[in-house]
Amino acid sequence: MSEVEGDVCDRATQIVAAAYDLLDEAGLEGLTIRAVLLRTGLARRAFYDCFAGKDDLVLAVFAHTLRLAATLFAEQVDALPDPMARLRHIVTAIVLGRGMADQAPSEQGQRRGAALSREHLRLAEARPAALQKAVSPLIDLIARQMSDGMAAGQVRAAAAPWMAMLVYNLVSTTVHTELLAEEGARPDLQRRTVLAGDIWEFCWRAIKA
Amino acid sequence: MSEVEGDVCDRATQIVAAAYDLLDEAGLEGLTIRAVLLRTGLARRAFYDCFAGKDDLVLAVFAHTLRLAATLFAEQVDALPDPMARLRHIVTAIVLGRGMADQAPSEQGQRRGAALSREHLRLAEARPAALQKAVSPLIDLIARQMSDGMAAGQVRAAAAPWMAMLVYNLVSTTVHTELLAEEGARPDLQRRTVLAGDIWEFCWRAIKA
DNA sequence: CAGCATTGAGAACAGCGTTCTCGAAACGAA
DNA sequence: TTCGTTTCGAGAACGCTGTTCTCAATGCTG
Repeated sequence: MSEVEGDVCDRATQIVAAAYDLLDEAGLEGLTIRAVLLRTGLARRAFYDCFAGKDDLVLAVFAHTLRLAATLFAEQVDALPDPMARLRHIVTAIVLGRGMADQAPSEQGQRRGAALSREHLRLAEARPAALQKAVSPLIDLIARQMSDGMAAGQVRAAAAPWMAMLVYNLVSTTVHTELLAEEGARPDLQRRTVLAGDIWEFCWRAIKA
Repeated sequence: MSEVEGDVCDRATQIVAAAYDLLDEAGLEGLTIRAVLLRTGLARRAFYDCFAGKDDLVLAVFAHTLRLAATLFAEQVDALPDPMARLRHIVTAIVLGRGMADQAPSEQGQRRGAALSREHLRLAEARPAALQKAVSPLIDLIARQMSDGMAAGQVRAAAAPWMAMLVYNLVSTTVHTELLAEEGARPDLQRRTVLAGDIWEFCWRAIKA
């Protein structure tokens, strides 16, 4: 253990970071074990010492991304007055690609988000428990606002986690279907803004008291 | 051309049928070119004469399934009195797995539906136009009910195709996420029924006038 | 019948995720 | 120090995928 940097085994972190970048640069097709190893300089074996397989890696990226987004959103909505405004902010932010580590709604973040959305259903089938755990930070945040909204009489009484999942699924899949369907490469902020507005109106009507 | 059955080139149909069955039996993982060829007895080359690649095949299955479902739903809703009841019927039927060629909400149909949902985002990225065309029968049917509903004052004024897509995306992804997350193998009709009810309530509130 | 386009059977290729082998390096004990 | 053991990096290998290519058999046309 004479490495100049690195603790016990932050190779997992290192690998996740590489996967993160690869996803940004080339989407799901660009995320291969070999590419990750090439980028990190690690050996094949090191990877399988840290992760049980590719699914584990994708799950880790999933968890990392959503934990980050949830943390960011949680801070941002603190300033907002009521639960409904907070929900609105979260939904809008997801559509606009906020919540990514790097400031703007980058094309990269969009690619990663799309890739993760694409993996969502597969992982739901292959590793339901792990996926649920990975997504929970954001879902829980949304559910919490739902509950608060119910207490405040803004949101209709219903199962908060259930509605949170509905909203998250709707937003996640719709935004990526819509944005990727347009061959226009770069963000197009205006289009995204009306998209965010429309999606939010749909959700708002669905959940309001 | 001395085949006992078969017209000019219904091999495409034959291949799609085989793919259809494979999807039912083993999900996306079971759908491989080799398996299709084995099942149909066709040669490798015959496949690539009919389809440009695997994407084309999946797209064809997509189109076939949704065209069938749309036709079925269109007949079923004819008897219903108002647009909102028709929309309700369609949404509920999708969740319950009606609209499959074979009567009941079979586990097979669920597998195929899940597989197609999983491919949705990938095809949206890789072949947006073709996917749009494949999904259009069902989306259009929903959109038509939306328009009728607007004319009748039951549905809020908005872009009907847009809301139809939102509803379809929500229903499609949610039902499969939910159903596949539960490791319980067979249908569980009761659970599906409350699922259908909840999803419909969400959609109904989102679109009602 | 001769020539030619079509097509079936399957080998071959490139890529993937995953596993295995093997030799070098690192470490602890005598 | 020296030996034995353990760890681990480098990469070959395996089985699978989608796709392309080769080649000979087949059937149609002149």
